[in-house]
Amino acid sequence: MSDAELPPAPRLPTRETRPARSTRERTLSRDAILDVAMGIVDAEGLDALTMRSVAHVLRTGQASLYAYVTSKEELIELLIDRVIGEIRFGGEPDPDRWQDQVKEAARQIRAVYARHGDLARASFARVPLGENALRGSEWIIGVMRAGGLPDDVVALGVDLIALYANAIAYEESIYLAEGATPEQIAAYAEEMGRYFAALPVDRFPNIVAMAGPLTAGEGDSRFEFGLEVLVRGLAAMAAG
Amino acid sequence: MSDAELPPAPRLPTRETRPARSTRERTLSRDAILDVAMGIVDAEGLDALTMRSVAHVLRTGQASLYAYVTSKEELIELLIDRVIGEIRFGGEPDPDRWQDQVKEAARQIRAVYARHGDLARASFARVPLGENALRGSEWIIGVMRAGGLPDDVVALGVDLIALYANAIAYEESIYLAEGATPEQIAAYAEEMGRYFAALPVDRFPNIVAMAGPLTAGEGDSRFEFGLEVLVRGLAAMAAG
DNA sequence: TCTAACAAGGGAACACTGTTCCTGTCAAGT
DNA sequence: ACTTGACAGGAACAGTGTTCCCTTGTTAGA
Repeated sequence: MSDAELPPAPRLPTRETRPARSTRERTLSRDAILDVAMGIVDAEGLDALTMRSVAHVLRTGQASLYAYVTSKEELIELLIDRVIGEIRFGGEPDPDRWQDQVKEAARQIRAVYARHGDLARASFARVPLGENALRGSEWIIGVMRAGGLPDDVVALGVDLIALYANAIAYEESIYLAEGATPEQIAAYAEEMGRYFAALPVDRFPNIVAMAGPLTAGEGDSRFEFGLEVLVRGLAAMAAG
Repeated sequence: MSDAELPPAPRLPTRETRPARSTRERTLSRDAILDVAMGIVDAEGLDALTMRSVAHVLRTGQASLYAYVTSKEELIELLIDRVIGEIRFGGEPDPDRWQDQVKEAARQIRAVYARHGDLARASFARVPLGENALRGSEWIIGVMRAGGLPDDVVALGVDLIALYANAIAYEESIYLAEGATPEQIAAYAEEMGRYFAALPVDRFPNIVAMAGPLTAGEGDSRFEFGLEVLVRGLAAMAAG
């Protein structure tokens, strides 16, 4: 679409709807829809989230959902902010521990997405501007500033950390959410290792030599490594 | 899908198909399909890439495409490897310049995706194991090893750099590929700045204070900042 | 009390997707 | 000259998000 405009203004949604028809018992609401949608994503993944599947669980037709949610796009955005809202950011910013606190925030982002299927892959495409996302940014920025990082480093740094946590969550969600057990993932890594080792040595000498290390680290250590790199890099940037 | 297995073995595809029917002029082939598909992605974006749209340009039916490509999934993978193949990696690894060389590789990845609509968003979900991707990995690993980084740092580092370049390319492709002009993006950033500045100061003191820096940097400087952070962080990891 | 207005609910249809079935067709091999 | 077999592609299938528009329960007004 070439006439697509960038989103006009970030709204904090407040639309309220009263139940009208129902002889009680049947109360459709935005929250009910979100609950069901979240359940579907958790249990079956993002691909299973269709307007039909949501409507079916609520024993209604798809059309009814559009009274509470303007599009599937909006529904997903609401889900994302809800998930971000689950994050519990630590206490007061501590100038001596900004590195640990930043890491902890990133860990929380990763963890919270890990609990919700492959929702992370949807979050990646959207700039999270919901209430909860703002709260999170506010906290991380506070931590970095308290740590004495210059404002321009903080501005780009918070963006970078968020990008990293999201990207990792996205990548990991691809395998995890669609039925791949940890065993399968380990087996896949092993197979990759053998594949690398078996490549033609003359063309891929380094990959062959590194077949081991390349397929060694599992998820956690990989994530922590990147975190450490980022934090050390940010510290170096602050130093000049 | 819970019975979905991880991809079995990474194949370097070599299926060859000879033209049979044609009275010349009408020669369907895998390459012709890829050319057309690439053209569609470049011009109209990934969403416009449909088996129907490809078939239409080739003046044929969708079904015919499946003789050369087993699925749309495979078609996209082939496109991605083709794009990665456009990257020209620099010359010999230079021990004194590994940081610059790694940066340059990342820049190339970003640049090449920027030339091809929002294809980056598809690449993100897949582990690129095509011939060309391997060549790229081989080169970057060589550079890092020549630079004296320990093997475990190299292994995770190359992964991290690739993740970063891909993630940035993905993010940027979202806006760029769907008709948003640089002016619109700048306008959007400005609007964001005003939005941040107008937030309630008591709840978001840091965001309000940082409204300027947060929405300041445009694409290039943002990308370069992250690159610098990563490279410095990797250097620090190597130091211990 | 009866009625009119309203708004939520939802069935059905629309336009689209990726994929497969199955028949027609043409070029080469015998 | 005739069979063979791979390519081509129309049509159909099972999905998707979204919209149209009629039904129906509730409420306000006469």
